[in-house]
Amino acid sequence: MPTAPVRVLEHPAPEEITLEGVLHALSDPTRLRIVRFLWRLEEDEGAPCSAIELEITKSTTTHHFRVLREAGVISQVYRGTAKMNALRRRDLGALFPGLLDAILAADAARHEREDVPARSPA
Amino acid sequence: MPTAPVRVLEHPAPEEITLEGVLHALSDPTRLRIVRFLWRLEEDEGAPCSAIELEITKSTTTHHFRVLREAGVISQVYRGTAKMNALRRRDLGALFPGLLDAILAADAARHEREDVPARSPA
DNA sequence: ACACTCATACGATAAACGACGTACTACGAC
DNA sequence: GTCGTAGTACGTCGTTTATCGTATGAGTGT
Repeated sequence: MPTAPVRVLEHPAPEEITLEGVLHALSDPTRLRIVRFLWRLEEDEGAPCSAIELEITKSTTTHHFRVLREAGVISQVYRGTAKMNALRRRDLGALFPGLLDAILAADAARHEREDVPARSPA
Repeated sequence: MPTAPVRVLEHPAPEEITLEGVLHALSDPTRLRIVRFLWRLEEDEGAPCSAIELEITKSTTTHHFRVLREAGVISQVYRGTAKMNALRRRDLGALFPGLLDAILAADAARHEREDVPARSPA
């Protein structure tokens, strides 16, 4: 077998992760949705790409997951035929403490405002 | 003078500010630098565009300030011949609590790591 | 071997972006 | 008025981006 295809994905080391890169990765609605989904999972738990329903084609989905991985936001490992995706909580937390929490809390608050049209308090 | 040019800039209302828009606006190094500069000023204090030294031309500077304004990150008001820029702390704080702080804290931490090359701890 | 599923690779395309230069407007000072 | 300064508008150029379609590979089950 000539140079067997490496089934290990390239991930940026923590010191290669940039704030701008992370912000850019999260500035796309589709990617923010992916991250929001992964955020709800348990620590170190992962999900295959197909676990998230997106109104885009598979190739575009692959593209977005790749952007997230190359920005250092998620990790991807092959597990059988699927590829498990997980947030890099530990690395991001060490590099940018509170950043992910603030962004996803802001995102959650936004969705509350939008999803619940006009619920008067009590 | 037919239809005098309006010297008031358009700003998005708070409900028009999107998280993605803010993240995208902050995902550019130049714009992040601008925001970092404005962040150090006092509450509601502003600075003209020319107060920040950037290695780009004036037209590009105008472009970046406009992106920040249209994303709802800064406010711009004419004051004589200059245009004062200020962070929209209140609006952003109400919409996305802690977001700006987390981003700028992350940015500050990053700069500390980079600016101090190899200071061994004690 | 075969089919099926999950995901990738490659190529194309249209849109957005960052940077620039030049020409212009608005304001204040002289 | 004239001049300088601060910033805008517009057009351009090259790069990146988001999307797609089609073809392909890697793994699992029959």
